[in-house]
Amino acid sequence: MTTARRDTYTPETLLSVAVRVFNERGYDGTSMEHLSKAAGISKSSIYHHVSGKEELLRRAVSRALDELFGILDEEQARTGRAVERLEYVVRRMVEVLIAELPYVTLLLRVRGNTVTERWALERRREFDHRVAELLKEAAGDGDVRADVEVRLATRLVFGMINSIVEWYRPDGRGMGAREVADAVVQLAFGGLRKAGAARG
Amino acid sequence: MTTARRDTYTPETLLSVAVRVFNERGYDGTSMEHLSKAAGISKSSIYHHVSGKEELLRRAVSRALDELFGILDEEQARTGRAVERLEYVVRRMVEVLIAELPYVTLLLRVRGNTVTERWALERRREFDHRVAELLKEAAGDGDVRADVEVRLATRLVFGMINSIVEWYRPDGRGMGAREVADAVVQLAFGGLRKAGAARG
DNA sequence: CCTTGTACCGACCGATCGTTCGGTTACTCT
DNA sequence: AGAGTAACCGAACGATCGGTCGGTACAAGG
Repeated sequence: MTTARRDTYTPETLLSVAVRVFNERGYDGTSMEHLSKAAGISKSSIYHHVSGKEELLRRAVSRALDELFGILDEEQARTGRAVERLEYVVRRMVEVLIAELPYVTLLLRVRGNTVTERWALERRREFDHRVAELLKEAAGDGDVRADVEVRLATRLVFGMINSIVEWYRPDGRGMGAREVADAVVQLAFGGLRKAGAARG
Repeated sequence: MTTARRDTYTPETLLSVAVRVFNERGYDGTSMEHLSKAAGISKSSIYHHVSGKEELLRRAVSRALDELFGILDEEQARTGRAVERLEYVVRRMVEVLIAELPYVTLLLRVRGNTVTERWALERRREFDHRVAELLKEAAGDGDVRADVEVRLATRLVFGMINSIVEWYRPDGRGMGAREVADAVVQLAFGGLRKAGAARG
């Protein structure tokens, strides 16, 4: 609920303020009054730039979804051995999560109360499904363990990746996207236990 | 927003209805009117059983937190090699998450808008810290990989575990807590990649 | 029969919700 | 100079918010 000032607003610059507040207070917990205070303009002025609260949400989750689906179109996500493509997608997901942190954060928190939220949930499921197919293919190649169900493994790896939005903060001297992506790939593919000490 | 009926309500039975609705619509997105419809009694009658909306939240997150902290007091979480205690705690966390699914779900979605929510966040951080110490100890024993920071690894494993509330549904013929716990332990400690195919 | 207490209710409270409306200011284009 | 427009504002809209109030129905206990 800090107060910001800009020369003049565009829908995009207003969106960046709104998304920050949405993430701090939750979408439902944020009133247009909160947004106007944070943006430094009056409540009614917000309607000069966007049609309403829900448009802000729609723009935000669209941006996040576009970036995520974009990963699947990249060269290294489309060619090569499935397990390598999967590793690439996991790494890129982490990078996109961090590059578009507030937008992806908002996307991952939608509950489904409005049409916009339900649409976002559906597109998320579609993305998850695409990645699950990649893992399934890698399992078919014999490159990933067969003793954990593909669907379950996908969900758990997604859980690991998506949790980044709950703690990552880009404050200067912290770690970068690359380091986090390395850690996620090493943990997701290699596990916690020291290499060579297999059991269970 | 289905309509339920009970003989008469106690704070506890009312809580179970409220928590269900909170999880469906989000805490902020749930009005007392929503709760009254779901409980099948009038809005004012709710105040006969509890002091208000926030008490329902407080009761719910307290229950979840008590169960989680209870894990750390159990015999197998206190004695033995650190890596074994850690594995036990991870397994029990999954079991508690599933046994108390709606309550833990609500706990994990708290944002910090009210005093109750901030208190819940603080206790969560304390629990996370206790588990992080366990992982640190296991790293000191040389039982877990040293190439991923302890703090980061803790967060990622928590992310994997906590994500269960986003997809697990206890519908009859699905998998049980035991199976999910097995999968989490295998993935968290052993990773996706087939044993013996180490790299990176 | 009468009191007491539990479980509940409809009507209502002031506050706040997302949104609309009728302006005003200031800059650009001709 | 005058017209047009982008950016903004305060005041107010009906709806809904969490919560309060004075009451009723009813069962139990004496």
